[in-house]
Amino acid sequence: MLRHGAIMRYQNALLPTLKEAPADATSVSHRLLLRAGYARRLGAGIYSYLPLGRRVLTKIETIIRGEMDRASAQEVLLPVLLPADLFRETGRWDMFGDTLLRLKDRKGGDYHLGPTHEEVITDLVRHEVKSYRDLPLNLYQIQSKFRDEARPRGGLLRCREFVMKDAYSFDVDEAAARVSYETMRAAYVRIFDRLGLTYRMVSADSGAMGGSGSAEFQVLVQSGEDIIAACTKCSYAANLEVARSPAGPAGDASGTPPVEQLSTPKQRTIEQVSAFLGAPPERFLKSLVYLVDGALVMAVVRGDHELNEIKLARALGATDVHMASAEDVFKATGAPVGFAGPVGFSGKILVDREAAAVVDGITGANERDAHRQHVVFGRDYQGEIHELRSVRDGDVCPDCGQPLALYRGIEAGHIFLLGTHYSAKMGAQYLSVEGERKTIVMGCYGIGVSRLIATAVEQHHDDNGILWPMSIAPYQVHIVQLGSEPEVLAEVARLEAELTTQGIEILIDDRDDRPGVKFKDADLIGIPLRLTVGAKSLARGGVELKLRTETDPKKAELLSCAEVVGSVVERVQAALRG
RNA sequence: CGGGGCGUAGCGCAGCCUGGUUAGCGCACUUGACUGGGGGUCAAGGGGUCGGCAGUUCGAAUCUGCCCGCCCCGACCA
Repeated sequence: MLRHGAIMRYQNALLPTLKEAPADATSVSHRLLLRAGYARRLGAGIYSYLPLGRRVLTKIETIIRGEMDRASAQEVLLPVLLPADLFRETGRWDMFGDTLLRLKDRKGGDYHLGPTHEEVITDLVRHEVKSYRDLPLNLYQIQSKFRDEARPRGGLLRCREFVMKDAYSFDVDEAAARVSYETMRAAYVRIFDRLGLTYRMVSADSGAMGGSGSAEFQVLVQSGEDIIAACTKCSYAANLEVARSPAGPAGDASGTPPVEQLSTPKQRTIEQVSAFLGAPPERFLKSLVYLVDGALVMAVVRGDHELNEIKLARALGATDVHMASAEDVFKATGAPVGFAGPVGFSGKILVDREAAAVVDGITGANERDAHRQHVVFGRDYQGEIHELRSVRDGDVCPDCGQPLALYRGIEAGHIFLLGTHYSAKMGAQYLSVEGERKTIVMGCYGIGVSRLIATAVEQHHDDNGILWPMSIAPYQVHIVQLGSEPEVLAEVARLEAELTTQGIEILIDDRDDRPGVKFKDADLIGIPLRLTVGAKSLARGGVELKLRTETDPKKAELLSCAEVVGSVVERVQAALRG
């Protein structure tokens, strides 16, 4: 049984379009969502969803609910207003810092608005789950989250209040938890496929969430904040944070002459010294001084490579890693920035695998205006070898050896195997078959629902407006009614009745406005199919159908009144099947 | 949080430097006429605590101080 399709007549709608976007809106999605009347800003990172925006949000939520339910997850709704006790229990009351939106109640008690709900759900489960018979369990909710971001940006891309789907799995052991994780991974693939977005599932840094595994769902857009490396051949894809660089070939340094000092006045950068000496950047040992948890450390990568600070932090088991100041560099090396080198450096040295393989290196002499050549790892300097550099475009895939390509993306989903990080701290246990108390093993799974709206627009737009994928378009068909002749009104009424009976969702522009205005608004709003009904089209024998993806207005297709409903229904259904 | 910028009608802006009629322009809005297939034309209108407070001055959108808000770059981001 088909559900009756939703319908909105423009004359009754709150659908305020703008010719010009507010000057402070800079990202494409922000400008278009404001211009096309989907959202309005109330404060920094705080937005109202207008009717069209609410519909897109609902569409995305419906897809997510369908796939969550199919994966046997159950929907709950946890509170947003949270007493401080739970976050204190896991230490996150302090760890979250200023990002946590805190408030006090009338008695002076500490509260906060929920930024994520691991503690709350774990609290629920530790009270209600007693036995292995109660497991596995997967609970999810779709709800507003609050994070007092230092810098909200990009309109709906990064908000202080935003809609998130968060799911949490509870299992008897690691193996069972991995099954739950895989089930959710598959559900996420189905969700992102159905959303009509181009994305990659990438392995990522599990960061402070703890746990043993994590994958991000990155929607590929030029304006994305994240960089991911994806294989052009196989399925390998990873956030640049963790993308593995290839191991270089081992070199033979037996014929390398002894170290020799060179005068390089005022030549600081690799580029300058490389040009000055006529030596390629690959021969250089780029030596960077870092302050790691208060200690000075030197990191050495090849001159044509970039150091990856996350890899450096991981190699040292450190959390706080940043470049040393110019004064600290001088203190550590005895030379100004630009002349640091590992030879003779007294502090700890970490060397990238490929830098260690350089058989005839050039590096700073730890002396003003001087470099050294014929430097060899192991002979002239020592250090721990690690993988320290970032992957470059064109590097070979660590899995299959084919070239990697770099993309920009927006993180729209993230799944984690949490292990017992929260359940152990909070005492979420169950009684096993053997009657032993055991700690529940968890996973958590997020999707930025409101962020997805902006992400979809970032990926699907042209100069005239939005191009929604059918699955999340606020309506499927935009009927432009031109004129108010009786035969026009009659045809629009017929289309309205027959299309909605077939479950099609339609927006009817019944305003008494000029055609140009209506066409411009239709393009801006971005509904995938447009039907134009006017005296002219009827005189030519029917109704015009134009796809939003077709920018040439002349490419509209004339359909007879008899065939138009069938054709539209077929196209909508085909698009939804993907 | 560091750096930069902005705040004048719903939106986009001018005016400020060099203080002085009733604060102006375009779009949008209201009314009327003409018009009618890619943001029309003409006419007549309505809409402003010039972000706030304090100060200087005979007089402040304009000068000074403090505060608030917003945007961008960076740091941060479960």
